[in-house]
Amino acid sequence: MTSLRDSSAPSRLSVCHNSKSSNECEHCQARSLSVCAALEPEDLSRLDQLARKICFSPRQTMFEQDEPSDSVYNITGGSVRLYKLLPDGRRQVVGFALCGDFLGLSMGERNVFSADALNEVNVCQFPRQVFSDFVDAHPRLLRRLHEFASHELSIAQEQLVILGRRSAEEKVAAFLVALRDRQSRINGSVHNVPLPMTRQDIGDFLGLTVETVSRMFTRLAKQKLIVVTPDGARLLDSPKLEAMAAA
Amino acid sequence: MTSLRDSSAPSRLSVCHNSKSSNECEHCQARSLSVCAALEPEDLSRLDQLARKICFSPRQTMFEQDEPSDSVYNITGGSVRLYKLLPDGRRQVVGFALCGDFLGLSMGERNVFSADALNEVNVCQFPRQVFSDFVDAHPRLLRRLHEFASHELSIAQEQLVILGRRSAEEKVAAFLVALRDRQSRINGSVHNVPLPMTRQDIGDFLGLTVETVSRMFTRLAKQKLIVVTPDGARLLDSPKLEAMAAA
DNA sequence: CGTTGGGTTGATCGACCTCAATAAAAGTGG
DNA sequence: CCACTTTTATTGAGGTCGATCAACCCAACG
Repeated sequence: MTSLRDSSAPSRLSVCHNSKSSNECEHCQARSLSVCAALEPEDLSRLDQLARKICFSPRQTMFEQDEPSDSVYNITGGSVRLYKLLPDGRRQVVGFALCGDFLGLSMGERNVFSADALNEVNVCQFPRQVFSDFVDAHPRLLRRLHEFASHELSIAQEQLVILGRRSAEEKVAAFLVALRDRQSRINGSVHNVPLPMTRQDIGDFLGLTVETVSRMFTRLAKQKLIVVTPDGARLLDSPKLEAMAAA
Repeated sequence: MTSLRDSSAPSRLSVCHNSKSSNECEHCQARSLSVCAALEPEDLSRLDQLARKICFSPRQTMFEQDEPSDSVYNITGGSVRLYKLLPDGRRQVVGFALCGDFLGLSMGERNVFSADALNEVNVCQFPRQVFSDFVDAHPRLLRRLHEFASHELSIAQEQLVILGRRSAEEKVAAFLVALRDRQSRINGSVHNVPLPMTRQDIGDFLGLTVETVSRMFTRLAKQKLIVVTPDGARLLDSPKLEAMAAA
């Protein structure tokens, strides 16, 4: 089991290029995808003033399980792994957050999982209480958050099916297809799926070991269903992969 | 794989004892546990007028996956299994709904899973659109629904850990402990955990076969951690079981 | 260079599945 | 009430998929 705790990075926040504090939401590629889409321009501008645009570097921890959750985050770029650690060191990755995703849906007192940046991650950070008050004043935003939570719940239940009832090969196929679908919501249709996470991360997400994940990648490659690239995978035969993943 | 589709029961709804249409919410044992708790007496009374109090008999299907979701439900008594079917007949139980639970959190167009009554189940049924309109007029109820959805999401993520990272024995121990905790929220502290679902249901929930579930029950019994009763299990050594289940 | 972290591949092992038999329980009709 | 079927639960024997253990490769980096 890898340690995952980065011994460096005592300072959690590092501003990358926080050029102007003015409303950049207009140019934000995450806007239409994220919770912000529920807001009219004037409210969006108000929300924008509450946001700290910050940036996490690769392998940096955004927050940790069981810590008080002082902030919520709207991801405007990059990928994040979300995971739970067990007392014995076992780890379960509960999901990967991409551009447009919102962290802090539950708005509970404490984080129920930890989050690490996988690559350079840009976020709008909001103090939890400030955001909560803003939500109370904007029922449409609350509705949108509820839709997001419901959607997350569906995703999690799909993942239950994958973890509970599928073979290693099917798990990996389902993982690739699902990630491609999420990517295509952001970038438009893609065949080349970037995989910013390690095999270990994928294994901890799918309930498999690194070795098995690696074997399944090569097995899918031998069947000409994918090509493994240094930073991801190209899906050659989506129909067959989807059939494997079929829910 | 059992068929699960009950050939009988073409009529979905059977009223059990719909005595008075007046507000019985005051005596409802689910009230403080369920979404209703968000409402003031006058609003509660309004909501009550929108409810159809109906009853499902054991093994009756409440609704099916992919069907248009015309209704949402507040469970006031009994237990329900929620599950997804795969094309090849495999089944994943995504959860069990108990007294106080709400079905229809996502309020999407179609059901994302099927639901069967395990025993006699009492519900308040609401037309989806009517309920949705009521929610729009009562942000506090929306907030409560969001809390429920967030809680469900946490439960699902805990289940991901159980499915992904735990042995058969740990899975069954975790299942029993979790069910006891949920029961005790309803009834107060209990050691005798009723199990209205079959071993098959438990297996389909935990990603195990019936045989393995059965073996784990007898193994836990041999370790004097539980006693298997005809309609459930008595937890003899909660601390040890909780240690097994420890997240 | 040596070191370190991530990835792949092979050999072996074991937890859980599969298949099969039996038992117990619950419904069904006479 | 008793035969009869059907469903559910338990137990055993054997097989398999994925875990474990181990070696090796490769790229990044000091």
